[in-house]
Parts: sequence; structure tokens; C-alpha cells
Amino acid sequence: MLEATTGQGLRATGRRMTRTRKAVLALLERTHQPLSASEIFSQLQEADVAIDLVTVYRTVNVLKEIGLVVQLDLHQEGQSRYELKEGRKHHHHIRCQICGKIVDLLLCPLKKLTKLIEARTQFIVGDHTLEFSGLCPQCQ
Amino acid sequence: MLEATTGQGLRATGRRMTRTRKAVLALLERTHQPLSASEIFSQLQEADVAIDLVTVYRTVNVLKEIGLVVQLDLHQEGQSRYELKEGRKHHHHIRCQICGKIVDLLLCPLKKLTKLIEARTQFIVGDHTLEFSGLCPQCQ
DNA sequence: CCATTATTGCAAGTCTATTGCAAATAACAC
DNA sequence: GTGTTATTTGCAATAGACTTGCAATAATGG
Ligand SMILES: [Mn+2]
Ligand SMILES: [Mn+2]
Ligand SMILES: [Zn+2]
Ligand SMILES: [Zn+2]
Repeated sequence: MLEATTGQGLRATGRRMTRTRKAVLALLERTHQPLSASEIFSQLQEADVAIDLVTVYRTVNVLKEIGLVVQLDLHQEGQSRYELKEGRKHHHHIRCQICGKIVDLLLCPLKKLTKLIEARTQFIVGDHTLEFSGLCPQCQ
Repeated sequence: MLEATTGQGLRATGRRMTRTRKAVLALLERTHQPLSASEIFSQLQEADVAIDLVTVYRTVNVLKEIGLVVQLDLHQEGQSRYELKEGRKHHHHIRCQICGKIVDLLLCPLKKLTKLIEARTQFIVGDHTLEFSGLCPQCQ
């Protein structure tokens, strides 16, 4: 079983592993797309898991705080998406403008660029976002 | 005078150059930071320009449609920002997490990467976003 | 099983942005 | 300038994502 579903990270911060948190984690585990809060809500409803949308928001925030989940803010979607971290490395995404499919780009090309930017701007770079959009093979 | 303020792009699309559109363009021209709709609104109020926030939203959308303005969606700001295009090239930004200052990064390192992504994913890449955040020299 | 404390659901609220519609005004022809 | 007409504006209402207050519920530890 995944570390995620055992609740270790939760208990270590004085939190509890609950029915709804298990359900959200299990859904993210079996889904291979980053999901928005409203998608998590409706997919759990279809799976007959009683949960309020407010609880989904609170749950993804907790999971993000303890590092189990990553929040994505893709371009021109008015909502955040969430995906399991689960030992995976930092990476970026491309999203189809027609069907909305999101594919992982299993690379981050920005280490060198970060150094260059720090030299040029005198900023200390903390974070970055990099997202692509386009047409997936099916929608071309 | 800038092409922007003469209204050519507007008239070419059956639109009109108005007092409020002039005011928004002039503000963007004299400001060297990308501004949000509410910032445009309050800065124009301070300059004694009567304008409604709704009109600001409609104005930036029109200016974006005719290509005079670019819309930016920076990471973890719940609002869009707008900056004059005015002959400037495609570029990216870095934003200070403390004071909010936004600095232009006058480069885009993604041409080669785009080719690689197209080869790997079979997507046709249409667009991308790339934004950095960190600490500016003053806030370190 | 009980007591404690975190979590949940519901309602209400916040914030950014959009839409309907009547009144105002820019553009254009006289 | 005057008048005509289509565009634009302001106001109010609305939409959508997300948050907050609070009483009821449920997970933990003993
Ligand atoms: Mn991913
Ligand atoms: Mn810029
Ligand atoms: Zn990266
Ligand atoms: Zn670029």
C-alpha cells in the first residue's frame, strides 16, 4: 500500500486519516490525470462517496501541506489541478486545447536557465512554472 | 505618439477610440509594471479619470483582441495582469514573492525544447507559459 | 467505551471576472 | 455644427472558484 494511504504524514502533523481523505487519495491514485476540485467532487459522487465540495478543497490543501499532492495552475484554466506526488520528480505538463488531455513532460530544462536569470536579475530564484498547450495527436 | 493611442487598430475592427480606452492605454504606457484590472481601476481613479471596473475589464479584453496588450497569468496571483505589447518581443517574467515587483526576462529559451516536446509527445505545441518567482535584490 | 480534538457539512461570504440593458457618446454624413 | 446610428459605458445582477464560521460528527488515544 502507498505511504499516502497509511496516514503517516497526516498523524505526524496532528492530523487524522479519515474516510474522505482516503477517498480523495485513492481517486488521485487511480487517475492518471491531474484533477480539479470540482472533478474530484463529481468523480467521488459517481463512486457513491458522500463528500462535500468544501471538504474536497480542504482536503487537497492539507495533502499539499504535507507534501503528498502537488497543485498545478495551468494556463487559462480558471481552476487549480492536483496530482499525487508519490515519489515522482518535479516535472511539467502539456495540455490539449481541444480535449483538455494533460500529458506529463518528464523533464525540467530550467536548471541552467535559473543560474543565468539569477546572474542577470540579481533575484534569488525560488520557483518556476512552465506549461505548454497545443493539439494532441487525436485532436489534430 | 504611439500607434496605440491613435486608434488605428481599433477603427480597423469597427471599434472606436474613446476617452476611457485612451486613459487605459496611457496608463499602461507610463507604467513599467504589468497591471491588473483592479490596479488599472484604482490608478485611474487616483488620476481623476472616471471609469468603471467593468469598463476596465472590457477595455483590456478589446486591447488584447486587437493585439495591443498581452495578458499575463502569473503563478499564485488570483488575477490576470496586462502589459503593452508595443513592438516588444515575446518574453517572460520573474516576480518577487515579498514585494511583488515584476521584472522582464528578455529571452525565451524554449524554441529547441518545443521541438523536442513535439517529437516526444506527438502534440503540436501552440503556446507556453514560463514564469519565475523569487526574491528581488531589495527583499533578500 | 469515553473524552478530547480534529474534521465535516451546510450556509454564507469573498474575490475575480462576465453579462443584460438602458443611457451616453464616438463616428460619420450632411 | 446638427442629426443619425452603432458602439461603448455604467450600474446591477450574475457566474465561478475558493474560503470561512459554526455546530454537528467522527477519529484518535487511553
Ligand atoms: Mn504530472
Ligand atoms: Mn513584460
Ligand atoms: Zn521545472
Ligand atoms: Zn517563451
